[in-house]
Amino acid sequence: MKGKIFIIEDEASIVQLVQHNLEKEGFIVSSSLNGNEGLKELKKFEPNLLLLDWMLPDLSGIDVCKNIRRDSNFKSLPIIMLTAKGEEEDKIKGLESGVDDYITKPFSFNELHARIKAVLRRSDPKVVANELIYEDLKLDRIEKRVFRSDNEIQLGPTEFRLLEFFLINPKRVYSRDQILETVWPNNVNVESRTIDVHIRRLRQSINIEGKKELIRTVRSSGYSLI
Amino acid sequence: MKGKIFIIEDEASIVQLVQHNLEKEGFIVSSSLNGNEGLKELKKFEPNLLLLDWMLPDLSGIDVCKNIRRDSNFKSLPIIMLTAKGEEEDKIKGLESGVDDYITKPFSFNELHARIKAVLRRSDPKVVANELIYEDLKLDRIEKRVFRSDNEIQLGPTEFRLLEFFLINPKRVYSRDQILETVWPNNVNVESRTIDVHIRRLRQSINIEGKKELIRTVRSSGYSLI
DNA sequence: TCTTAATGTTACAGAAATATTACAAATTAA
DNA sequence: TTAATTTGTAATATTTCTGTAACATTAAGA
Repeated sequence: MKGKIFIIEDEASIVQLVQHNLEKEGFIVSSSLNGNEGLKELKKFEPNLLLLDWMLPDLSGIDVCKNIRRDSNFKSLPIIMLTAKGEEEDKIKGLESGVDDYITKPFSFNELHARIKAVLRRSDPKVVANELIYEDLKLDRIEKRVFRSDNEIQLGPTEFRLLEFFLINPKRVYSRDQILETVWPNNVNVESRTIDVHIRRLRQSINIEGKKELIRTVRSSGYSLI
Repeated sequence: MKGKIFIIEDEASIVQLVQHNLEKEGFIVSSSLNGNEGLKELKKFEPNLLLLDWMLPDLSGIDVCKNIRRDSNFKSLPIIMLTAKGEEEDKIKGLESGVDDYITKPFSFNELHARIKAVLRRSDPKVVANELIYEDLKLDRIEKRVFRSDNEIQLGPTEFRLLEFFLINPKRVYSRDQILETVWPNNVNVESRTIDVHIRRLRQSINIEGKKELIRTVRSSGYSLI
């Protein structure tokens, strides 16, 4: 799935054309013909990108935009604004109010598609920034959450640190001593076998629904993340 | 004007490169090669964002960071930390001491630029927005009112500031120390356990009519708004 | 195959962290 | 000033986590 796109645009012909073409490209698309309703539906739909007409019957594009940026669930939702020729003034206002890109009507679908790809690509890195990812395993250091294939996994503090440690250098094998030194607070004395128990707990937590084992035992050496 | 950016970094070549590119992008940039002086100049300059090297000749990045977060004029200044490869340990500390994002040297300017935009956009609402919204929770900073699903909720001053703080960066986990530093007036000494009690009061107030819990306890780390 | 060392598994008691409650002091409103 | 509200803390209850020991299983060489 390439992503979900929401369209707010009052010209039905444009909506139809764009929606059809985007769906053909593999996007999931939903749309609304006016601002107020659009805002509500959009928040239910949770798109990855919004195509927003600047001249709507009820709300102005700016109002829609501001509303979205105020809502913390959507404040980083990429927005491409659709503007009629000659609305240069508005373009500037648009960019100032947090729009990511704009395109002037009439536009070709190819042009729009290119912009969408660019904006989606640009907006990607911010998602990655604080996340450690390995295969279908994701650990968010800021939110302190762990996911396996998008299912959230509950970990105790030690298991969290342990997994964080493995994720920094996947595939690398660490001895029990190395693990102890890094994962446990300094000056703490714990039995080396204690690590085995925590490894077991971590394994149990992240090996959900029969997914493949992610922690490898290297006999006489230690453990590694696959 | 896109914004003002201050750089504290001791490698002159990096400063020069980044400063030049940022200025070309339309930012106003100023910089310093060491921590102590940097702190002074920064406070005069009043930037919208700080790029902070983690290994400085005089002060550590953590010290600079703490100093900034203690100063009520700058405690919400977004900070992106520049770290050398392999300083993973420090990254963790950095994120815990209130840094917004980090980037590992060497980095491309495009990468940095993307991070800057993301952080600036994320941090934008906290300066401007009168209303902070998260799911069915709404806090009006001007009218000092809080609503859950359109029902007004009465909060004491401390609970109000606490909720406001959480709403600025929902989902992010904050330690008790970070909460204390930001939510309580400077130089006030309160027991760290006191926060638990205020969390309890806040929870009790906003969890109306059996709606779902909105404050998450992250054992050994702190609390977050879901 | 047998032996042995290494690792896996389990259960549990204490420890640590957090939740809850009550109350007195401090602050604010009336 | 009195009454009402808000705050911080300490004491207690509850929950969750940790480390260890005891026993089970596995792998690899003799």
